[in-house]
Amino acid sequence: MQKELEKNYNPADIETRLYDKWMEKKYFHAEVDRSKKPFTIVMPPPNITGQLHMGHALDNTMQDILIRYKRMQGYNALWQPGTDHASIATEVKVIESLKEQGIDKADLGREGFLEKAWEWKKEYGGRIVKQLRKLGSSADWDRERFTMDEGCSKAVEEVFVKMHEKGLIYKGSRIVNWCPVCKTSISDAEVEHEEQAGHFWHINYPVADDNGNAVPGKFVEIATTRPETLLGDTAVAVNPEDNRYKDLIGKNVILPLVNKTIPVVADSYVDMEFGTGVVKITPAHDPNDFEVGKRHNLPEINVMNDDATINAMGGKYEGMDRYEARKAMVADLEALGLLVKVEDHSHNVGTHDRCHTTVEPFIKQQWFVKMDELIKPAAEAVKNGDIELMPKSMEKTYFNWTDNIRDWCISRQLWWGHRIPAYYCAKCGEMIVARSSEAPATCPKCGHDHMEQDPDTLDTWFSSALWPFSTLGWPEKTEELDYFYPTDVLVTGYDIIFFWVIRMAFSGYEHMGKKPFNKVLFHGLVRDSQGRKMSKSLGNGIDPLEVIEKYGADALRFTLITGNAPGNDMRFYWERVEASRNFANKVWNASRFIMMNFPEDGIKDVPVSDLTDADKWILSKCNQLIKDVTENLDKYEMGIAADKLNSFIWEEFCDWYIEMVKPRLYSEDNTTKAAALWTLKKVLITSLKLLHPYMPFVTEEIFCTLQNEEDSIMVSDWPVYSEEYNFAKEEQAIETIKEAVRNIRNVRAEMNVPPSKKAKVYAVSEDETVRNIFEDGKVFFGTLGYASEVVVQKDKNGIADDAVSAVIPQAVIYMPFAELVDIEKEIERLTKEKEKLTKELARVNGMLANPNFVNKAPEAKLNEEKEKKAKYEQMMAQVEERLFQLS
RNA sequence: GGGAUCUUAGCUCAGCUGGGAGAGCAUCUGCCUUACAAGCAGAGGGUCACAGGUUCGAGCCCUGUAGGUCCCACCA
Repeated sequence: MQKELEKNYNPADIETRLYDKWMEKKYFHAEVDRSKKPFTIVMPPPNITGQLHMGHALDNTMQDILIRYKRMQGYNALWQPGTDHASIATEVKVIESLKEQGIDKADLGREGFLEKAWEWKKEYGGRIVKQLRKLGSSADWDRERFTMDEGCSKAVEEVFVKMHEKGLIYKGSRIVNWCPVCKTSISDAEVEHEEQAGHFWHINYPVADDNGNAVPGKFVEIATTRPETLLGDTAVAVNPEDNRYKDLIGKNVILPLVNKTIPVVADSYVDMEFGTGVVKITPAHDPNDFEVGKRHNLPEINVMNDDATINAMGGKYEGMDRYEARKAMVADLEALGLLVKVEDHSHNVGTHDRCHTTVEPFIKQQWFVKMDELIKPAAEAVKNGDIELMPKSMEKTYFNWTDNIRDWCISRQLWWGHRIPAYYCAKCGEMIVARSSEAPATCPKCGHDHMEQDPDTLDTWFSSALWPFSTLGWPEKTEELDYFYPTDVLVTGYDIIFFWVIRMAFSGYEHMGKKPFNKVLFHGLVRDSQGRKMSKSLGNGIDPLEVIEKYGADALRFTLITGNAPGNDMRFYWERVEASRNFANKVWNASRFIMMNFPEDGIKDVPVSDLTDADKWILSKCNQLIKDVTENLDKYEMGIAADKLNSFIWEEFCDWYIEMVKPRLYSEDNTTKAAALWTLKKVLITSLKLLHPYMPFVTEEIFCTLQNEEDSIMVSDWPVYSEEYNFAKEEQAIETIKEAVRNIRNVRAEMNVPPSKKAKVYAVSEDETVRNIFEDGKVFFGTLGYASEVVVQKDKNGIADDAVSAVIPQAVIYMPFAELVDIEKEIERLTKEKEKLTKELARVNGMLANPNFVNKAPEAKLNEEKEKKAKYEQMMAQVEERLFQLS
């Protein structure tokens, strides 16, 4: 007895039940199996601080579609999941939550703080993973990893030590980007440039004589956007070619407010055209000045504390915030008469991408990764196609990064993260870099027994860069690594090309000697309906969980994957989710209808000879669909395949085939009935399988009900194209019928024949197949708008001359309702048709008359055009004849 | 300042290597026809931003203009 489905698809309870079943049956789990080909995707690890947002939903939907597809194709599909410790984000969250409890981070101390952080991770770290499951993600949760778990930490340590040995990691004093609020250094990539309105302060520096006294009335005018850094000036610079200032080179000027002399140096860095042509040089607080300072051996005077207040070097300004100091100093300069003028000036200011604090360049001892050699194989890989970026346009962004890369500052002044494996002797300061298992107890140089580990931790991306192999067990030599690495495709947003993709690429080559992935598939951002980024501050974010609750995960997935080209941003509309939900419901109801008609003793196989043209038509269409969808998925064109599935299932299968087949289901003729049922079931199951990667839940529920067993569609075989079901002739015949039917409907509508009234339709066709299809009763009233009666004849015998007609390629349809016809309207319609045909014929004739086209075009194309020409000419003759009759 | 990218129906967007302008939503008309009104059958609606060029033929290729978006960048 066939089980039944409810009237409307209601995803809520079904989804949880099915997901539990899949988990229980371990369908997501992959083990090394040398008899099967692997297909591997590593999931970009979401932050443990994160909440599921549309970006995750899109990213995971794409990966799940690919994994489910490959799994059904028989690959050993591994989707490796995990989470990221997100050093700075988590540290901020933990500090916040401690604050609420009245606890200060500093009071806890490092150990105490880390304890609290792990507690926080335990409580909230799994939240995002649970949310990902709601999407239907078929990741191998048994293999879930965490960037700070034992294995990943070991990988980090191994990489650090090895790269240090090779000289690829070094410690040095450099200008770094310092965030005064987070009190840590950040990498170049974490700096966002914002256009801000500021000022240009023009300040006179008095020129000094040889004794260091001001020469009355002689000044050099400098212009600056950050007057407070004046305290750290150790020179002013001019261009050596600049005639205005040539005589000053080598002389001194007096630094106002500080009242000390500083030299005038010549450096080609100075742009003569910009500002006054004189630049104040503050090596400790500006990356360019730092370089100039190095060239001229200038002292580096740091004038700020870690929170960007002025330090003891700042004299009377000590303790002031950088902006207060700026105000005070400008006022003092004005009082001294040294402030020449203030101009409005808009300039780009570096801010921290996390807290949007203006970054202060600082000289600091930090750890760096030397990039110039490391980046080469990663850049080369994309150039020579070893790694393929999709869409291809992303290559430009990629090269933009690889070509301009600078050393990567990897140390962070934070506690939550991988601590740098460097140890210092408290006595002599000797530094040892070593794995924690080999951490030195005594100083190898002086023998002192007090060794202290570097307090800094590593940039969170340092561990993410190792993700494709650290999750598979590296640095151990595991079976998994050997079998699943390199991974097949990485799916991620274009916004982290630099943060993550490039760093994984060079890490893979450096540590594994192999690329980490064959392909990278980029997607864009999900924006709100007005095209704005979804953000907490705007409050315009849409919670994917809310969407799932209202419309189901399948509807959300389908929405996210359709209606946009790869790599482009997309806008989120509730209307689109509704449309997707409607599609799921359509599938549900079509299935319901088919099942309602199943006989108690089940569906029997039928010989091909029993199949009608309509059956062969839909089987042939379905066969083609298998080919198309498979090809599209192989090319990662998931949206295109989804559109094809939608239009096949909805339009071809539901609106045409099921309607055509209905009378046969109620007929007494068991042969035609059995053939119809068999075809319905076959096409339905194929469609469900093809749709399953997109809509896992609804397809599984129907599949299980249909099969009436414990099976799962997710481990069933992917459909395969077969020549056996290629019925070109029948396909063409039914397409003709469809066009005929559409014309009949149109003519009926034009004549205002109400649906309840029967219209007798005559069709004339010289094509025997067409006549047979109608006369054998293979097309029924349901297809025609109900209540039409069709008579197809070979010629016009018995058809009134003034009947309405509609032209289709292989038949002329007449409707004998002459008294209702507006002849003028009909002539107008035919004239329009004639114009269209004339245009078409002109185009085709033009092409065929062109020797360039005839000689160069592929043969298939040429034949196609020739066929079109013949078809158009025939149609033209019919239209002209009809026009002649009417006039 | 450098670079990328976009401009196609009322809205959101497809349109592959040049060869008949498409989808979804919205609008309008007629239908509760026993799978589905979360539905069915139809209809209207586009100088493909603008100006040149290449070509037998351009939404697509080239040049320029205008506008939008994004990324990069040390011009004090």
